[in-house]
Order: sequence, then structure tokens, then C-alpha cells
Amino acid sequence: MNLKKLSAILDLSPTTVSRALNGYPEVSETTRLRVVEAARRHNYRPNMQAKRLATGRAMSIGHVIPASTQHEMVNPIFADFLSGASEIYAEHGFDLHLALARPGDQERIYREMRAQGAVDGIIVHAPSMNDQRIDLLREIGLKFVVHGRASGVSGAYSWLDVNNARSFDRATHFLLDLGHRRIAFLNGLEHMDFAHRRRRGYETALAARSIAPDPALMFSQEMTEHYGYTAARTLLDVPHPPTAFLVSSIITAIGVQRALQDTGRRPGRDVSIICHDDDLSYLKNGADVPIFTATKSSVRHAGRQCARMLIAQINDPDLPPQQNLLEAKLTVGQSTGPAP
Amino acid sequence: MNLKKLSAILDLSPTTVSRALNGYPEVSETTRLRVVEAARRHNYRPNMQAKRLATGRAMSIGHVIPASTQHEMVNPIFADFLSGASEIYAEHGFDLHLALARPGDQERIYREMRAQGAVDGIIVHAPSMNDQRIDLLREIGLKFVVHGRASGVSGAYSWLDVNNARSFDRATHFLLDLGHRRIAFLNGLEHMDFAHRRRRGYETALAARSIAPDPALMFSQEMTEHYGYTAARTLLDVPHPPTAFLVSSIITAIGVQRALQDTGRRPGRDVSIICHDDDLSYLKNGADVPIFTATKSSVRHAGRQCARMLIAQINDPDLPPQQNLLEAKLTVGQSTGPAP
DNA sequence: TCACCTTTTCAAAGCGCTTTGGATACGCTG
DNA sequence: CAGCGTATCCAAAGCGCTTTGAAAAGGTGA
Repeated sequence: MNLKKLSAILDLSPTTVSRALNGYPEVSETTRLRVVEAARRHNYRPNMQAKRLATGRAMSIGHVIPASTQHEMVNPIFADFLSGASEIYAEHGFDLHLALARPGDQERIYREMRAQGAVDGIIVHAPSMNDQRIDLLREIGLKFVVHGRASGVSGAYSWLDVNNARSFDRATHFLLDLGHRRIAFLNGLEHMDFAHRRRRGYETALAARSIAPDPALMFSQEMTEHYGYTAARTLLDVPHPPTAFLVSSIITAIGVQRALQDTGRRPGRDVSIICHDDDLSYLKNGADVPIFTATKSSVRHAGRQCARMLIAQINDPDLPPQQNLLEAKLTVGQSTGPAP
Repeated sequence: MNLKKLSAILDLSPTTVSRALNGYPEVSETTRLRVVEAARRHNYRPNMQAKRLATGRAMSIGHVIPASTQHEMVNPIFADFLSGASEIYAEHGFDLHLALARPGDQERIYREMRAQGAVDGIIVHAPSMNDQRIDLLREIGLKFVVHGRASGVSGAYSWLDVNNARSFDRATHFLLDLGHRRIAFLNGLEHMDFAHRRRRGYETALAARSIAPDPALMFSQEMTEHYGYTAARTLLDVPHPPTAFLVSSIITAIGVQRALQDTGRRPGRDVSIICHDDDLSYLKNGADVPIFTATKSSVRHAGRQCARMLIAQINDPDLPPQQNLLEAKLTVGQSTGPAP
């Protein structure tokens, strides 16, 4: 069933049927109802490809997800982020176009999406410091919203970020207040912007108490469980082991917890753990009582917000870039306690 | 830059340019080279919407991911599955069209994808028993490959599945061989087909040793960490607690492990854990020595295979349905040991 | 050289929709 | 009743590509 056939059935022109269906005013209410009813009865769905071609709008939003070289890791937060974003897309009739890209492919993919007219805009995931993608996207004129920010990139652009520096500053202060002085920091890869900011938060808090950061306590890797485990095992095996861990991801924190278990330590009593919690649907930080004391910020909510921002940009090309800085909640769980 | 402009520049007809670019034989090799070179130089990319409309092929594959009602959980394996599939799509020039669907929306989404011509085929995720989607897809004539199978659905269709029954049969035997008799079973939701098969494997193994399955030891929920924790806490608190846990997911197994830790038990010595491991990129089961004894099957590999199967179906409409049954590997880790 | 076949190119018709620029009919004013 | 504005509808062009059918060019053998 297509427009032509439907309009033939109705004995109307395709023009009128199209207008009736799309809610234009220059069609009488009686015909509109007749058209809508017939469309429903004949199960008519406009062909999207044709619509896209005619309108020049793809009604589709691209997500280019970096597939890291190391470990071939796919960031576990994407599933929840996408879930949040797609909720909003569905409400506005947008499709979600997903591409996983090797580092070298990124630029090519963006350029192709633009040239092919495959998407109306994209979400930039996992920005690194001085991320070149932002300039690229501005250059080729593709609308975008960054999930995160990119230090070192000048000029305004739309982004949504968690206040990572502040979160980790607060988390560190929380541990310091409990008497911890040797606080290990298991960060993500520090060329990533969020990791850079987290480190700044950590160091700011230490500086506020005049504690010199000890490089031996600071790690930076992809945030896997295994990373947490090995780093913690290493750290707990030295003469003056840390009494607390500040960890960039709940998954890594689970690894730390396992290391504690294997070495007969109890979290919260012998060693404290505080981590960032993206509130992943399949990895909730406990039900009533949180397992981990954590800085919490829902990545699904971030997905929803980014989607809204991008759609607003698409619908109003003159809209200036928007920024949105979210504050994480510090929730106290069972994994922290006074320094022994 | 579009076809018309490019052909004007080349002083050729759009027909010829199109054919040259798409590798048709009725164009001389010299002109083809001239065209290809000019396309490259002017950075020409055919508009996908137009191409799709003209050819009737969407060059796009749909993934409809059920977003469960309970917990709003997004299955953590999707990220890796999609990563595998998209690798193959990229090789063959297909796009990935992602939709997250509430249970009630599923049918509507499939019908729309079909009617709108938005995709050439789809991957069916997370099939339940007697899954109605398979009949629906056959009815509306949309090509598909099921990741998993659907017991109770008659007729042939394409699927790729892990031999879940056999995996869990073997895993259970492994525990039985170690002397365990009270083996708790933390399964996924049992309306899901894979969970149903896993239970069958578990019960088959018990039956082979003439052990009556104890309903008090069997749980069925969404496979979260929290589920593992609470179920294990409950089970360990009864008069005759199980000496071993058979767990459907590594994430749930982590919860079990935490329960052991909280109650002062050591995995592998006091209580054994065996689980299924989808080989998730961000949750590797240890590096050299596996943490958990596990039945392992890479979901990323499954994604790649499903993608290949579907593309084959799309390229050759006469291809009969294909089936692919993968065997999981049973890898021995540190979480199992003889029954105390 | 001509007739005939093959190679190479093109004009034009679609794909299914939107949108521009009328046309037609109707009601109102003066 | 002419004149005008408004409401309602339509024909046709266009989005950027593919593809059919035909024409032009080139090559071959008698």
C-alpha cells in the first residue's frame, strides 16, 4: 500500500492525502478524517526512504561508538545510554543509526554519514582531550551533541556532562574525612576527558589537605573488572598499602572487592572503596543499602537528555549550542568506613 | 556533490556515471577510471536515501531489543553482540538500525519496519518460548535470524544458538563429579527459551545420577548482580545449604560471590560456583586463570555469525533457513572444588 | 563498401513521497 | 451582480538515484 494507491481508493490526489496525513491546514476536517480512517484500514505506512528523500531529513540519529583497540572493549555503559536515548527518539519519530568504529575509521564514518545524508545529527561518545571530532563535525556541518566534554577544544558546542571533577573531589574529601591518607586512585584511561577531570578532582582534594599525590597509588587503564583486581592486588602487596580506593567504575570496583576477598580483607572495615556508579540497569549498586559508597549519575538519564538536546538542535537550526552539567549524587554504602 | 553535478563535470550522463561507480560491465574501463577518479577527487558519496528508494533495498539491518518491563533492564550482552554484528555489517555496507522496544511495542515495530521498508532484515533477540515474533515475521515476509531458538514454534527458520541444554548438563555433571549433591540453580527468567533449555540440562544431569531436583534450590529471575546476591544469601541461610551454585550469568555469579564473602565463605573451597560466561569484553572471566569455572561462549562471535547468516539470506532470497548450534567451552577456574 | 553485431553511451521513466503554484468553488462585501 | 478573499483541492515538478530501452559509435567479415 502506498500513497498513490491510497489516494486512488479515496478518489483524491496524492497531494491531499499527504497533507491530510501530515496535518497540514489546507484540507477540510471531513476529508482528513476520511483519509486517516482509510489509511488505518488499509494499514498504510509512508515509505520512509521516499519521505526522507523528499524532505531531505533523515529522521535518524547516528551514534558512533568507538571500539577501543585494546581488549576490543565495548564500553558497558553504551547499552544503557542508548536505551535512554532511544526512548526519546521513539517519541519524536527518529531512528537510531548505530556504528561501531575503530579509531582510524571515525573520521571516515562521520564524513560518510554527512555526505550520504544518512543522519540528521549525531551523538559524540567518549570524547578524549582535544578531541578532533568536534572540529571535524563543525567543519562538515553535522549537528551533534557530545556526551562529555573535550578539554582543549575551543569554541562553543553542545554537550552534556557529569561534573566529574567535583564528584571526585567530593569522593576524595569523603575518604579524607574518614581519616584515610593513602588513597589509591584507579582511574580510566587518562586521555579520555572524563578521566582527566576525575584526576583533577582527586588531586584538588588532596591538595586542599596538603597531601602530596603519590604516583605509586595512581593507575589509569580501561575500566574492566580485571583491572580492578590486578591493580588492587599489586597495591595491597606493598609495604604501606593504601587504606582506601577511589575507583572510576563500579565494574572495576568489583574487581577491587574481589582482590580484598582473596587477601582476606573486608571492604568498609579493612579497606574502603568508593567508586563512580553509572546506575547501569544490570549492575545496580545494591537495592536498599548500596554495596558501594559511590558518586552516582544515571547514564540512561544522560542518554535521554542528550537525545532531547540534539532533537532540539535539529528542529531549530538557529538554536545556539546548549550545555548541561549534571551533578552526581554521593550515596553512602557499605564499602567505606574510618581508616583503620 | 551529487550524481547530476558529477556527471555534468565529467560530461557524461548520470546513467554512465552510476554504472561506472557500481561496477556494471557496460562501461569502458577508461571511462570507469575517469569516473572513479573524479568521484574521489570531488568527494562524491551517493545519497543513501535516494539509492535506497531507487533500489528498494534498505541496506540496513534492524535490531529490536526488548527492554524488559521489570527493572527496565537492558541486557548487558547486547553491547558485545552488536559490536560483533556491526563488524560484519561494515564489511558488507549495511547499516545498523537499532530499536529498543517495550514488550507491547514489538509487533508494531516489526510491522512498521516492514511497511516502511526501513530494513532488509532483522535479528531477533532474546526469544522466549513459543515466541510469537517468528510467526509474525514469516507472515509479513521480513527476513530474520534468531539469536537463540524458540521451543514450541513449528517450521524451519534461521537461528544461531548455544547448546544451552548440553552446557548446563555438563556443568552440573562437573559439580556432581566433585561430590556436590545440593546444587543451587540460579537461572534466568524461564519464559526465555535459553533459560528453559538450561533448566533441562540441569535436570537431565541430576536425573542421570538419580537426584531429585529440589525446588527450594531453584531460582528464576533477571540476571542481575543483585539477584545473585540475594538468592545466595537466602540459600546459605537455610538448614541444609547448597554446596554449589550453577549460575546463568557471570554478573549474577559476581553477586553470589559477594554473598559468600559477606558470610565468610570462600568460593571454590566452602562453596563452588559455576556459571555461564558470554565472554563480555568488559567483564572477562579473569586473564590467565579464570575466576569462575564456566561454560563459555562468545556473544560477540555469535553476533558476527548471525550477521553473516542474515546477509546471506538477504543476498539470496531462495536460500533455505540456516541453523547453527554452537557448543560452549567448559573452562575450569578457581571457583569450584570438591564438596566439603 | 555495406550489412550486421558488439560495445559504449544516453534519454527518460521510475522509486514514493513532499511541495509549489495554480485552479475551482464558495461566501461575502459593496 | 461584479469583485475579492478564503477554503479546498489538484497537477506537476522535484528529491537523487537506478534501470529500461534505444541510439550512437565502433568493429567485423564478406
